[in-house]
Amino acid sequence: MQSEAVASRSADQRDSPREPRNGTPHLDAVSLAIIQQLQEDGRRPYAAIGKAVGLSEAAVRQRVQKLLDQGVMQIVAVTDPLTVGFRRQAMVGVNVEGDLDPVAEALTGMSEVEYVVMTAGSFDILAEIVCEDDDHLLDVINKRIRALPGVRSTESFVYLKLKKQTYMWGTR
Amino acid sequence: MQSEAVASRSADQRDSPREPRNGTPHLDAVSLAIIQQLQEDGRRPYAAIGKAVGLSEAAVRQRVQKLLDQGVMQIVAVTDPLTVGFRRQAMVGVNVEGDLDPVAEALTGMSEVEYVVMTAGSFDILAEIVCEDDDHLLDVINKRIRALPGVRSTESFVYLKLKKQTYMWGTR
DNA sequence: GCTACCGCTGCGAAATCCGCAAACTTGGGC
DNA sequence: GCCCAAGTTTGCGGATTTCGCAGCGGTAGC
Repeated sequence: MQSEAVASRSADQRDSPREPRNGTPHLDAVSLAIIQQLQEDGRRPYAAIGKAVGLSEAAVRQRVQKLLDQGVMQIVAVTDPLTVGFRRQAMVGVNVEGDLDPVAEALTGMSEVEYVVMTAGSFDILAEIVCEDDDHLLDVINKRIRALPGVRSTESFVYLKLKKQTYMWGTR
Repeated sequence: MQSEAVASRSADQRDSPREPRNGTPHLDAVSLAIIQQLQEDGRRPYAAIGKAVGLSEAAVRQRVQKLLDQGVMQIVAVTDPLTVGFRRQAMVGVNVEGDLDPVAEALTGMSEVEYVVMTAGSFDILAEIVCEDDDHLLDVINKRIRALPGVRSTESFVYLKLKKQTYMWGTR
């Protein structure tokens, strides 16, 4: 669970007819509004959310539970890693020879890798790395990522200062 | 609040002697363990957290409240934007002429910009953009970001597939 | 019309959250 | 060594929230 993308949590509902395998599980305006409420405060009581979106407490509770089960959203604590003792972060752009998937999977399996996305542009994959110090960062990039079969080249961007980090899409 | 980095929320405690302006507000092992619990489930009851970390319910509650007030952590719902109707995302690398700060501030102020970080490497700033469609994305990059004074050049990486997104640092 | 399914509501019981006062710990100052 | 002050933790009672469940209404299929 912890090494999986947010959009694919529960395996049991995977091939249910309601989820068309590639598309959106159809979120109506009310569910969006619920998500928006929880993006402002993940611990807001169901009754308060219900009042805001025009639904009863029990209905909100059921919809939230379904959103969590479907993996559409997670309710979690987020921190600035620099504050929590991880002193080196970097974005790594990766160029791959051949199929991207094995490389992306390998990156996904590394605990220091926080974020993996396949992209169009001069990098094939972008990966965000969170490390404790320079040695650790060097080890991950130089010894583990660049050693992966299929990796043609990498380019690193060491983080100097995090300026913004929000989870507010839908709020505009 | 929504356009501010996670590490600088409450203004009232800003220049308290305990926070040395640039450093970590000293998180001990117990607070780390609490954060870790809430990274697994942001709605976990205080009593359960207390049992896990060896503290009373009330003590956990106070520490969580302090962590939130200090801006060390946030408890929020996170989603895969693609699931919630934002169909185009991109990472934009920016090169700046002169001072980075004004550009970073301008980016921070844009609601479509989700994430801003200053970096060392061939980009000065990395910014993640969340948009509804291609037109919207083009507008943000071409008309708004590239028009900022000081921006020398940009390079875009359109997201094709999000493979991993976790908030589990500390869990290893 | 009937049935099965799905989501919403209302409600009572159980669990959780919250505020507060007392006890405990820590770190000086003298 | 003693004592004070500040910061934490604990325990507890009351308010609030969560939880499970039965009932109701709408909809699709037959």
